[in-house]
Amino acid sequence: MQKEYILSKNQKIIFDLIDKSAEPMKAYAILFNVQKKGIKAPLQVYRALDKLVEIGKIHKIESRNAFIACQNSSCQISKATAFSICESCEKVSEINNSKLSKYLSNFEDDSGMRYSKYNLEFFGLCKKCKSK
Amino acid sequence: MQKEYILSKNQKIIFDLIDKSAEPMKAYAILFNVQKKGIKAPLQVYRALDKLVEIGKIHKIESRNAFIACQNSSCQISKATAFSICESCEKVSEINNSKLSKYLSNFEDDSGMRYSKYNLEFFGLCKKCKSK
DNA sequence: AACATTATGTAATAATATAACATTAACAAG
DNA sequence: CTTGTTAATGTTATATTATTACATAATGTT
Ligand SMILES: [Zn+2]
Ligand SMILES: [Zn+2]
Ligand SMILES: [Zn+2]
Ligand SMILES: [Zn+2]
Repeated sequence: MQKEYILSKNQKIIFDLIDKSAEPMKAYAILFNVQKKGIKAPLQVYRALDKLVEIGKIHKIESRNAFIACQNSSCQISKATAFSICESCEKVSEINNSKLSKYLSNFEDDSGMRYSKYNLEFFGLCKKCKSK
Repeated sequence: MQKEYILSKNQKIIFDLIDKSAEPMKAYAILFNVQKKGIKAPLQVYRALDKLVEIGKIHKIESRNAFIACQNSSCQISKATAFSICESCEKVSEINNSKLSKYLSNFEDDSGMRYSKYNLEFFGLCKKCKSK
């Protein structure tokens, strides 16, 4: 389970916006949306985003430079993330598959490196887009 | 095996630079390095990078906005990539593990989406940094 | 030669992210 | 309740990453 964490004012404003959004949101789209609430500068957005990522409430989709709310209440605080991304409509979903996460969390290669964290992004066409 | 592909002048200059580099290179570091060879503008770099990524000679490390040469001659042309990244010294290696790539290439979740491509980035401490 | 495709050159600008510094809020210890 | 500490905020400026738009040249095909 995710640890409860009391969000600050800016963090809450920005989390609520991302959480309500159907798609991943970009930092400057967020900024534009929250300007009426008094958040005026990029840095205010990025600071809240950093914190929200750190505590696992949101994740960054690296290939898109965009952020989505964690859709997975049992997510290991941003340490192990997997997403499916439709290359046509850009729909993104967080993958919650215990076999996959177990497999990746236990993965070891021959480098002797032990991994404390991973991020996986799958690309393809979603059902809707495939049938077009 | 990777299909042979004749690189253009700019593509070759930029590929050679990345290929010789021990670490992933960022676009503007590349630009700085190739200015003496007549490549003056960011766009010239980005165009070459795009093509090199497309044909699988290099890969983008999304979490770092940086590029490395493919270290894996049997790599499925950028469709299936996995990397290990040391969070201390930033050393990056391409993982070449057939079990892993088979597992991920065949992965299906319950969304009905079939994936044509993936990118996986593992994070941790490399041997050297762990022993410090 | 005519056409299509790919690559290049150049300037301007857009989009993403951080540095530096000053101030304020929240919280715990004494 | 006040002192010290940490986390969060506000603000300006700037750094970094990436693309648009348009013109030209090289390459490959029929
Ligand atoms: Zn999650
Ligand atoms: Zn789709
Ligand atoms: Zn490769
Ligand atoms: Zn290291």
